[in-house]
Amino acid sequence: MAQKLTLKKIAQELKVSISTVSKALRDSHEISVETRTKIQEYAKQYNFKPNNIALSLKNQKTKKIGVIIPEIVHHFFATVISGVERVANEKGYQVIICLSGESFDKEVVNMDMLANGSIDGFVMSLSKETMERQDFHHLREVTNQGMPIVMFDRVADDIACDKIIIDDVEAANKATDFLLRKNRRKLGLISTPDYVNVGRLRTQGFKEALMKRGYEIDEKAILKVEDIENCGDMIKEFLMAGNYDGLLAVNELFAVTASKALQGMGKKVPDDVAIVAFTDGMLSKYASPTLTTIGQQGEEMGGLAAAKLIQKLESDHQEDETYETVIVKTSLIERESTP
Amino acid sequence: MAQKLTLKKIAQELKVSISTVSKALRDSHEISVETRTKIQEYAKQYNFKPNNIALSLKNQKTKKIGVIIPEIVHHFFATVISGVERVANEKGYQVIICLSGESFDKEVVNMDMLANGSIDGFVMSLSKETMERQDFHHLREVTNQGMPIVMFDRVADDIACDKIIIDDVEAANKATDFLLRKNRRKLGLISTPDYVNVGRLRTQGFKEALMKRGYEIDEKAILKVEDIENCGDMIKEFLMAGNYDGLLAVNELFAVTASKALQGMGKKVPDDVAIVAFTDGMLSKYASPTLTTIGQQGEEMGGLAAAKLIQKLESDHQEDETYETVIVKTSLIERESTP
DNA sequence: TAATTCTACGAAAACGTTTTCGGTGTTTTG
DNA sequence: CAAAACACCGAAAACGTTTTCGTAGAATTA
Repeated sequence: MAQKLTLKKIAQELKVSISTVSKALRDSHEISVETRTKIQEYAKQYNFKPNNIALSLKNQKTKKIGVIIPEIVHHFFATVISGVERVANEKGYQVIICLSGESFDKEVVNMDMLANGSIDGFVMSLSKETMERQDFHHLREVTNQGMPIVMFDRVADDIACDKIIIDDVEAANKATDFLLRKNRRKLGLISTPDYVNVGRLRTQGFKEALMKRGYEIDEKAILKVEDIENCGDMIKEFLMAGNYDGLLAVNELFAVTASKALQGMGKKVPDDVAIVAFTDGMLSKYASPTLTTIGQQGEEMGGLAAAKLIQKLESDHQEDETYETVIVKTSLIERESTP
Repeated sequence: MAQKLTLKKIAQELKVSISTVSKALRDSHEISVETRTKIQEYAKQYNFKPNNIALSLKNQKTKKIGVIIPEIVHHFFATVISGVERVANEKGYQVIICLSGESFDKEVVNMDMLANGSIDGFVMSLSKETMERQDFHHLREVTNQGMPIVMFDRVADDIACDKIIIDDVEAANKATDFLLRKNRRKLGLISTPDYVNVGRLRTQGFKEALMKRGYEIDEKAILKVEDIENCGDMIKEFLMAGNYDGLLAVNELFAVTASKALQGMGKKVPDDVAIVAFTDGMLSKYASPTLTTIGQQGEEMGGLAAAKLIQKLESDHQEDETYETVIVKTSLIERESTP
């Protein structure tokens, strides 16, 4: 129960001043070698470590970065965190995580809490509700105070900050093209509502690929799943209605749900229906059949976001009021769900 | 770029003292109604929020809890975090997450960093390496300083702290019994090395169930997978060697890998081989066939751990030097992998 | 009117650091 | 031998709060 050691206690114990202790521990030549070693040995023996809070207050920086994401039980977000954490730790930063749970209010509250001195900057991905409302006042408030934000994946276009995204349009384009090259002609898309920007962009890419090749776009071949919890019935219905031979899904959950539904309907994947999914997670690797996916590079995005933020934090502030949008390359990983 | 507002700036602006501002904002009757409202209105207009770091230093508490886990890209740990975060937020706490990456050194470094004032207490699950070494000096150091720890899942028996676990022995026992009741007689177990306590305990439960019914234990029917990265070959080999009609796996990854291997060998799940897995995650729900599992209640464990820790933090300290081990009930969730 | 109580506010300490500045006493320089 | 340089250390400010205590003047009481 030995209470935490402080400079003051060491000073009292060794009958010197606090400043002497501080200087000695930082190996200042202002202090005689004798006193220095005496103090250093004492500190080592009793395992002195300077108090982080005091340092934060003094230095006006916390060496912590705040991460706000919608959920952590999504593999993609978990990989992002993993990347953020890795880079942050390398550079001596720690990571505070808050979950918005896809709720606007919780996002605002969490940002407010963290912004009051707890962290030096944000890495974040917006909640669905925030995207739907298009209300970004909390982001503005933070940037106005000079606190940097790096957004990833679900970003707000008109907020001045660095962004890390994948080229969703292009990726969906490539994936669709891939299906067409496999001689699939009746393609279906399982997406999210348009206010989720990745859903919108991937839908756009899907359409562009079809148009480029001169195919007509059938809006009925595009399903927008609102409620992810019980998407099963919607997807089944959708698949019954159209006789697709190729499917693109904006996440692996939709894809595997569709795959199982199809197999339940007596169709073969990939022989009857080929499937490509976004998000290369656990499900894609272990579903039956395994899924061809577009890797979202969560780890890489997280790492880039953290690196960008820390660079901003450690540059001599504000003189580089220039913001960058990094587009992470995606790659198509072929597995069993495509021929 | 309006710099962060402080009490001092408000005081200067309104030509009063800092203490007056502080008191006014806390609605002290020491300050005249007139001055009070003037200050409050000013603070509201310019959106004043007290600096967390300063408060932490003053109050000697941070209202933050540190979570150290091996990985975040494991569904179980992600659910635990989710639970911790939920309860913590409800009680006005924030969550700092550090990943040990299954490394002892990283676990120690992270704990040291967090313990120096950054947080009020720990929620953690040990890294594999720590379990293997049985070196817990970093935990002792922390508890000696009076900082509480709540451990979950992978715990160290001889550290004095609260623990949240599931009864692994009993759960494995039940699962094995379940397979036996389904008339499976040649059972195999896919586990981890014994230094991972959950692996050891589940193995024990498996054996006990067999012995209770008078079956012999064939050590060759127990596979201990060391390297999770490429467990595929080991599992396949194991399955070829023994002609099992029932399998228990200590996590869903092993289970789904085994399931796929079996199907590759022309065997039917569950008709030829029934499978039960620990960890009720994504894979179990979406594999083909879906897996019968023992739910590990990650959310619940996380929530309990956070609640316990906060209770300890807010009780009038140290007088209750009594530690509790909570055993969370598990439940068997029947799906397609068992008849 | 004198003594007392209130009202309303400010000064200062405290939390644990780092750092600037100043001040001893000793040694070197001219 | 006086002046300058140096070695060594402590006081104090600063970071942003909260809180205890002190106190001036006004209002109340006796």
